Amino acid sequence: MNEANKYPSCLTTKEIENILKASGVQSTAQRLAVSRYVLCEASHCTVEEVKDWADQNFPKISLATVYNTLNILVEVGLLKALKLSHSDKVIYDNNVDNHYHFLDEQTGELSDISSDKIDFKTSLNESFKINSIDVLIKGTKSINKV
Amino acid sequence: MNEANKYPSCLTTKEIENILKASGVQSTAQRLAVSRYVLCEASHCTVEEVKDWADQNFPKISLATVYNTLNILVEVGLLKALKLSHSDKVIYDNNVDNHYHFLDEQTGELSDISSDKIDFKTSLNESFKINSIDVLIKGTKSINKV
DNA sequence: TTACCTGCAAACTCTTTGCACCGCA
DNA sequence: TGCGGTGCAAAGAGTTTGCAGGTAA
Repeated sequence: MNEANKYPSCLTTKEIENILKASGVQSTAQRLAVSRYVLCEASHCTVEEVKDWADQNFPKISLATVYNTLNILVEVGLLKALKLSHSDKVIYDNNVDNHYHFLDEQTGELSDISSDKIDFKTSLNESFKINSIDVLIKGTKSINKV
Repeated sequence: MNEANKYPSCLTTKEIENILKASGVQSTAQRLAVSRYVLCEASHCTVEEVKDWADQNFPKISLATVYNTLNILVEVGLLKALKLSHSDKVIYDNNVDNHYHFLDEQTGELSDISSDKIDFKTSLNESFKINSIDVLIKGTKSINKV
């Protein structure tokens, strides 16, 4: 996590390239760099963070290309775009499985909560057909436990 | 509990004035008009809707005053400001009790879900201190039942 | 009278778009 | 060569702010 400015070790450039190709996304140097960062290194990042990282780790990229790339990754299902109530910025989540979120209101840190950590029983009547459920738990996380 | 914040639509100007006064908000003609609309008539409205309503029902009000008034009502706890993932606009909710929301993705209609309709068990460890929980259920509501 | 509210327009933030240029298939 | 990706700047949406003038206590 402190290595944030380095290329992540989880996936090679070649692997990222294959992932993009499998999703029908044409590879370019900019897209590879952005994808590698958001898919491996950053779990919940904003456009601004991607741009800042890219400015330090990539020869040249425009903000429009960052937006464009992230939007494409969302479209093909490699990322989820979150709009949470505490911020006006979109947060990109590389966990595309069904899960919930916890926001530490003191630090601003956002963490994933596995969907099996919440037991959810609704007694809505049958006229409600549920497609998805967004849950954001706000609070604080004490220091003694990660 | 649902009755606590459900101002009857017959609420008089005088009553609104008293509510504002009780919250330490100075009454003006604009504030009374906006407050009456959002506290009585509209359950989930946007700034735009308030402005449109006011333009038709009030001699003159600026957009800035609408924003200002709604922000004040949120500050004093008479309204809740919601930012939901399907829209960039803030939605003002006159139900300030703890409750959840259901979004009909076909109609865009937002409805309240009483907190007792959802049984919520989290098995987060003790390092998580929960202050509040936002829940947005997305789906569709069938027509045969309101 | 004094403090505060209002209206207007400009500013601000985040995101998208239009367009010329460039690179890769 | 041609399609489409990139960069830049401008535009756009939603919201806030600065300020001059007006209004209520």
